[in-house]
Amino acid sequence: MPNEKNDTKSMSLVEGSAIDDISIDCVILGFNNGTLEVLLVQHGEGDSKGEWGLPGGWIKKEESIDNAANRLLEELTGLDNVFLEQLKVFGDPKRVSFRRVLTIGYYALIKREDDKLKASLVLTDAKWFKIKNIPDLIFDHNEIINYSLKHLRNRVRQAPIGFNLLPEKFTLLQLMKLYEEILDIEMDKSNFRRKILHMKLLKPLDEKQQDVSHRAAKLYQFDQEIYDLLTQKGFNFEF
Amino acid sequence: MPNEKNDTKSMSLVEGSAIDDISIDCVILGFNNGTLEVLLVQHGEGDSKGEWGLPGGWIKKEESIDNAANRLLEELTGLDNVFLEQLKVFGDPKRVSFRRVLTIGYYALIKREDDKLKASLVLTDAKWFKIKNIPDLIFDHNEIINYSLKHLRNRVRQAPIGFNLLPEKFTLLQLMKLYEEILDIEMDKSNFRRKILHMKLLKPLDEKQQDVSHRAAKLYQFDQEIYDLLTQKGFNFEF
DNA sequence: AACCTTATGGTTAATTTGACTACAAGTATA
DNA sequence: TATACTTGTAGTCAAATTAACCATAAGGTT
Repeated sequence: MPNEKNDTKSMSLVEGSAIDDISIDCVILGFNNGTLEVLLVQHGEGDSKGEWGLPGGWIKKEESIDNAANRLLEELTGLDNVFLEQLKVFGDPKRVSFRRVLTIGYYALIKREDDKLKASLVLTDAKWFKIKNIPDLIFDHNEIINYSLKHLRNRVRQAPIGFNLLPEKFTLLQLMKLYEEILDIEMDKSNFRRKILHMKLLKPLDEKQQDVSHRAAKLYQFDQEIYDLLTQKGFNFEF
Repeated sequence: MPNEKNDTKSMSLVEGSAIDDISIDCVILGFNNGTLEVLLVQHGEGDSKGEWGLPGGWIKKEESIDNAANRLLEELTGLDNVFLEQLKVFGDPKRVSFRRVLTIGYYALIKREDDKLKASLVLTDAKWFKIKNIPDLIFDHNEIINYSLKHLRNRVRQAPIGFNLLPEKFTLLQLMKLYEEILDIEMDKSNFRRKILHMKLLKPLDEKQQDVSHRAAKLYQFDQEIYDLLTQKGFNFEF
């Protein structure tokens, strides 16, 4: 809140911030078949009818913006308890024509194989697009996606959030492939394995992969409790 | 921008996002005498008159939010071309009473010894507060400051932005003390020196400290051009 | 001259990294 | 059944990096 000393006392919307409206847009990311994908929806009204864009919506009177983002995400995907973080506000005056609309960007990391998700998506016209093959979107939505990817690449090195894109139980190679895809680099199987196991962050399970046409790999699980314990002791996730 | 298919067609402010107003608040950080400080101002009107808070203001119709933040910063400090980045939006419904006001948080890193700054500040009632000694502020401004510090601690490890808090010419020990203060850790002089010099990021000058009561240290300068060249070649700043 | 304080340059062992090699455990195919 | 093929898992080794030191230099102060 500004120091109003030098300003008009109690500002109405029009005189004050000169913003017509503020929305929320969410970059929903999933990992499928070794590629990162984003969930887009078709715009329903106005000039841009039929064009693709990020799913989004409006903030209600009594809810926090984080709650609003969570609600919108659940309305579309049927999922709750999802990894969801705010990116920032996008506020170019020309991002929407005729009106001054800001949007708060969020990004979510979700598990593609969730049944609730699948059930929810058949009801809508939402569609997954490969990250490397995204069409021209409405407004500044391409910019928002690009920003979210840049942000993700930083974040994934500093905090164990990649797991949110994988099934509950995963192999080390799946995890590595995820990192390779997000960071757009190649890694060494053996060295990756050594590094991640050395962190003692993953819970090894007594299970193996099923139905693969080669030697089945051991399954691991990310355990938030283990992570919290480690960080309390001063452990710092870094990749 | 939301997909409006399931929503009211053209939303007015009240029916749409239900947000009364949106402001900008800026965490201005400086480094003085080995301690990190933040610049606060006294609130002028209303219930919270006399209480301290972050400097802030409103966005104008035709300017981008980054421009708005820069303008507000210059109005207060007289400085332009300052390191200034958006943090995120703070949007708790109860952060301001009676009205629903969001605020976009920014943080700036500035050089305390700048003459323009000094001249500007004598005209206002702004005051520097040590980071470890900040009073209760209006609204959620303590939260915004805490967030900015957490953010800074991450950012300063990944990008060479610390220099923005130091004079143009500085010694390696000054730089180390800055890192120690920001990250709240102790470092080894010798190892720090080796690491930072090894990056070949700093331009060694033919000058030394003046007026110190001990052996004068060599002065260095951060050179954006060198940095850009290095990053082009794939160099990645990490601390 | 003796004594501070900080600057600067090294040493060394421990740890981490990157590039590889080798072999194990399965499936698929001949 | 034998062989090839694919992926999993373990280990080696040299190079690079880090952490913890030590030593000396270069000024000022007493």
